[in-house]
Amino acid sequence: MKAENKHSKIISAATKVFAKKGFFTARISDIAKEAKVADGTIYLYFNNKYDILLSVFEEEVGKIVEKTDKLLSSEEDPKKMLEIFTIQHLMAMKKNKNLAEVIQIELRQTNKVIKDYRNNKFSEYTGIIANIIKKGQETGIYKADIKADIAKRAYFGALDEVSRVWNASLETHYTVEEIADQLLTMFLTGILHKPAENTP
Amino acid sequence: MKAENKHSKIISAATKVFAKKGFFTARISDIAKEAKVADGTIYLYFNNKYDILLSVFEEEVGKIVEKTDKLLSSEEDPKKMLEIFTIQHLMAMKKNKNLAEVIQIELRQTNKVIKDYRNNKFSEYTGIIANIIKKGQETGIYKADIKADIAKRAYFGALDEVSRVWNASLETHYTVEEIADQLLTMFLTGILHKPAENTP
Amino acid sequence: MKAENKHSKIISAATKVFAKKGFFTARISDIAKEAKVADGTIYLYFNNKYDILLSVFEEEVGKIVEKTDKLLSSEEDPKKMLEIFTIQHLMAMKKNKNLAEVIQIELRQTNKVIKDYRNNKFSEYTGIIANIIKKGQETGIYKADIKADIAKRAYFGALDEVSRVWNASLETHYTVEEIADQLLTMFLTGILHKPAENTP
Amino acid sequence: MKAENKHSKIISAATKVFAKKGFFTARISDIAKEAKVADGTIYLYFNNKYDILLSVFEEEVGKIVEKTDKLLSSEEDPKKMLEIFTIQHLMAMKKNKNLAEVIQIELRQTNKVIKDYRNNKFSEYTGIIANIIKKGQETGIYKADIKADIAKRAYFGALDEVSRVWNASLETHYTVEEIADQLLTMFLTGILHKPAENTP
DNA sequence: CATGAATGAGCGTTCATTCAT
DNA sequence: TATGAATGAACGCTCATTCAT
Repeated sequence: MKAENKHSKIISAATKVFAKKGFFTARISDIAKEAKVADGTIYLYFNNKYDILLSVFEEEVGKIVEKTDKLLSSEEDPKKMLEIFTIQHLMAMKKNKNLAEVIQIELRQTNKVIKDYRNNKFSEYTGIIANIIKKGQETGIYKADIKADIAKRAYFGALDEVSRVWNASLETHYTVEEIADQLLTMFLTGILHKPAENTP
Repeated sequence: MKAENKHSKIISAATKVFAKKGFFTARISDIAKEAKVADGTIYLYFNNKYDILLSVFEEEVGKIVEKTDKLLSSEEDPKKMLEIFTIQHLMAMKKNKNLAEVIQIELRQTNKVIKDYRNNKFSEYTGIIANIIKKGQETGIYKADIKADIAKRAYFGALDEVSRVWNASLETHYTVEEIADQLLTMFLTGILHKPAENTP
Repeated sequence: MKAENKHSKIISAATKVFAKKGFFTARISDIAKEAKVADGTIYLYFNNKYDILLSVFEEEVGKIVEKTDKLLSSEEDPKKMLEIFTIQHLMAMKKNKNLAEVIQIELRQTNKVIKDYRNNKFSEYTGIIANIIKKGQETGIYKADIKADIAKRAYFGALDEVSRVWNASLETHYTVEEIADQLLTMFLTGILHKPAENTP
Repeated sequence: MKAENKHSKIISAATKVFAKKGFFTARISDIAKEAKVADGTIYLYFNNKYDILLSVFEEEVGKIVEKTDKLLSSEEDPKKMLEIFTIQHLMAMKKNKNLAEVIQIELRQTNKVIKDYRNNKFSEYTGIIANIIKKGQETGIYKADIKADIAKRAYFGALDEVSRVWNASLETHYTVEEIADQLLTMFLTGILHKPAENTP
């Protein structure tokens, strides 16, 4: 994780600072201090404060997208794929808690500044969920009447909110595997005890 | 929606402004202008900017909690209860899109300031989900191995993220009923086509 | 000291508040609360905040001037007159410590607003000292080469600065009589042990 | 008087502005404009507005204390020492009229904020007078029954009040030497024509 | 006369950004 | 490239003053 060049040093410093203080409360000087560069140096690599946030977001989410894509490339079973996605997401968020925070911030708070999110890494990321679902519907193992675009949001929202606890004051006592198991159980088979009997 | 007294006039103005611009970008003068009062008047009713946000959050979520509790009081079936909760939530968010935004902001961004969220309206609200699940587990219709505290977060996250679309640039073309149906299907019976056969 | 009418109730409240917090730090609402009237009521009796200060100053100093004049009217000996003035001043300041403060404030801080002090109560007051000195010079008991206008300032300054201690954090342990004795000794005979030998 | 670095440029600008308008009426932007720096620059050198006042006070009084100490170090005669102190004080106040004002303000108005004045430059300064008096009492030329702590206040008060005239609207027509002579005459030998005969 | 809710001008302070070195 | 001192626009908040009741 040790950054060799200034750009990535600033990115990881910003990730840390944004996560800790939030985008608006974070000061450029905080990031500079964390990255051990001068305030002015930051402006040699980024246009402005918001550009840093966007870069953090795109680059870090980009890495996750890349890694997730790679992990999924060798898997064909949509059920297994969702499992891989889930575990990979939770582990990434647990490993880089700061990033989990930045995603929260970027997604909710600052999308008021940049409105168009169609062509970004985040869309790519949730798109992976949608693709898994569609694939499952094509192979017939997922219900055909599930709307992939709603389901991708619902599942990402569930994952994201569950991840939020790691950064809250009270630490969760569940392991990644336990949480993944719970989420997959709910999402795949539902919480009903005998689901088959409920939709006669 | 027309507020008769200054306090509620400011609350609804703030809800609107916070939703539109976000907490940090919103200026007190924006809220004052929206509420058609002088800047100083706001400080006759609230201690500071953050107090306004907190009040918006607590009061509005409080109303929803109250309404939800009332709606659920006459229902005993945990499945129906979840349905009521879902529809009520989505309708509330659709009706007051600004509030949906403020919840997002408050929950993700500003909880860095106020850490302790155990005794607030939001906890009450997600607690309702947990209670529904526990009740269902007691009556045997919900799976006993589902952890209510994970499930409440997961389901709230799903609802919340799905609601977010109403305020994003691209409008959703689904009705409340369609979305509720999708979410309930997923959460109750899962997305697997024949879920019972998948856990032999 | 109990004020029967609003005007004097406000005056004494203002004296108290100005003394405690200083003119600029004092709020109109502080004075109103102390006087047990509404904020707006103050403006029925005074034009503005500064007018209150000026009124406090003029009225209270006026009272002292009046009292001092009366006390001095039955005395012809310039030495005794200075003694009377000294004791009277110290007693007034000790009795109404708030007023001592207000004089300090008014004299040093706010004379930047109202420049002309020739026709005010304070001039009258220090004028009394000048008159005592002149009278003493006419009767030959005070040195003829003392400039009355310098001496009046010097003596008032000495009195005033010595009075300041009553309001400072550390309380003085001297009585009015002790201090008066010290000041009169210094001012009348000097601090030199054998003063006569020093001006041969 | 031209300051080479920002810190001292701001100090002298602040001294000027505080003297002219008073601490509370002075705006940071006034000081900045006077010092020909941006408003924000001031906060690179001082914590807040009050810190500027305190710095002005401590630094400038510190200089005077230092200079006075030096001047007195080569003198043994308590009478000459008081003369040196007096002339030095009056000249310093005449030279830097602004400082005289700031001392007035700091001493009377703002000591409501900082209560403890025991360990500051001002105490050091009046302490010099006390020491001169004590020395004179030891050598027997000053009256033994004079209380040094009262006398130091009285004499400082006299000096200070006399200095105030230079900044008032009406200019004094006395020279430093004349005023010093008057004060020393009064304080050393008293105003009584034949003081020895008055205390038989 | 009395009230106190409402007003809005004013200011201390912060901090993203710039630029001379 | 890198620095960090300097900038100045921006804003939350205060409080003297007003005025409808």
